[in-house]
Amino acid sequence: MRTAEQLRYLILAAQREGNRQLTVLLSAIGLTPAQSEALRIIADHEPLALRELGDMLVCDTGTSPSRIVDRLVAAGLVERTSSQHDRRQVTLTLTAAGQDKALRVVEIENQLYDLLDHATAGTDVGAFIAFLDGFTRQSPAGTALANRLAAEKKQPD
Amino acid sequence: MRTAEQLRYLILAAQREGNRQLTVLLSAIGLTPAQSEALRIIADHEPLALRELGDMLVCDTGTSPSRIVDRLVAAGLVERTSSQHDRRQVTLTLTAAGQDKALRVVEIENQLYDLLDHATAGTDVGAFIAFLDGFTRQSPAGTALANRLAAEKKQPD
DNA sequence: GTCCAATTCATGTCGCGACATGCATGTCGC
DNA sequence: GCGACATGCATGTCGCGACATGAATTGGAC
Repeated sequence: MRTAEQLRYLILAAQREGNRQLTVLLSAIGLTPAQSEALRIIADHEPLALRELGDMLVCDTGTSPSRIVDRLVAAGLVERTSSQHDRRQVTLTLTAAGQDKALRVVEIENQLYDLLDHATAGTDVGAFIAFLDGFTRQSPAGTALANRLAAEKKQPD
Repeated sequence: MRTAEQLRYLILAAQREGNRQLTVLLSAIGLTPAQSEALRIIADHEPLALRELGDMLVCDTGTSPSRIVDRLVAAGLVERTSSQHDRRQVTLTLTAAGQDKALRVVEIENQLYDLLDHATAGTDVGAFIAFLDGFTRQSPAGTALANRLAAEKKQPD
């Protein structure tokens, strides 16, 4: 098997495994990984238009994350209100329950990152990040992550 | 943003981007990445039981890949025949069209791996592979990949 | 002002990917 | 033999994730 092929499948396997672990952790609060990502972004930047959310979502890089938001609204965590100065836009804000849930998501994410830190002990993570960053630059998902990092620097909300 | 969080999203973004590129390449022959993976495994090991295929699939680590095979059968690439010595099992073989398609998949995969080799030039890929291998060991997807590598060594078919 | 293109969002469709369930078949204890 | 259990597979359900389409709205060219 070519090294590149092995790398491809290992990245796929790692993504699946990380997602699986996060799914287990998040099931305690009734959210999925995709939903938790959207919830965290809204929490960090509300009020937010649907398009702005889409620009920062690494998962779901499609047209707009309408349906993920649908489920957050159905769960009573997010409110959709049409924007005043541009009625095409939808403004997203968290309900009280949504803000509470977002705090729990942060705790769970930190659990996962503690596990990941443990798994990466003794590895040159910086080199890995640099490579992945180069590979995903210009791609939709990579751009979304770059947008999040840029927003984090500018407005620590 | 924690380093672990950035790593998590970069792995997600890299998987998405690689899948996107492969999807584009494979669309020329009317297959999806998941279908091409299954087709390649069947080509390398036919005749094969559905469970054996499932044990080597990095994608779709669920109970059994019935539905992916459904589509390959519908496309006229694979034949399902019930096994003789164990009528619970289904034996998978390629049709002539399937064998032809598998050759085209190999060509397309090699295109992708050439691109990947170019992207990894000057990088210590071995270190990444070692880390990812450790992280995915024991996970369903990681086990599937290990099974493929083991089968490759034993029977170069 | 009026048309035209662009923007924003919702929705339909398809193929996964994970889980649970149910059926048919095989195997083992006795 | 037979009954309990395990195995192999198909199928239903849910939530994505990518794509295409269409409606509402906006802003600019003229």
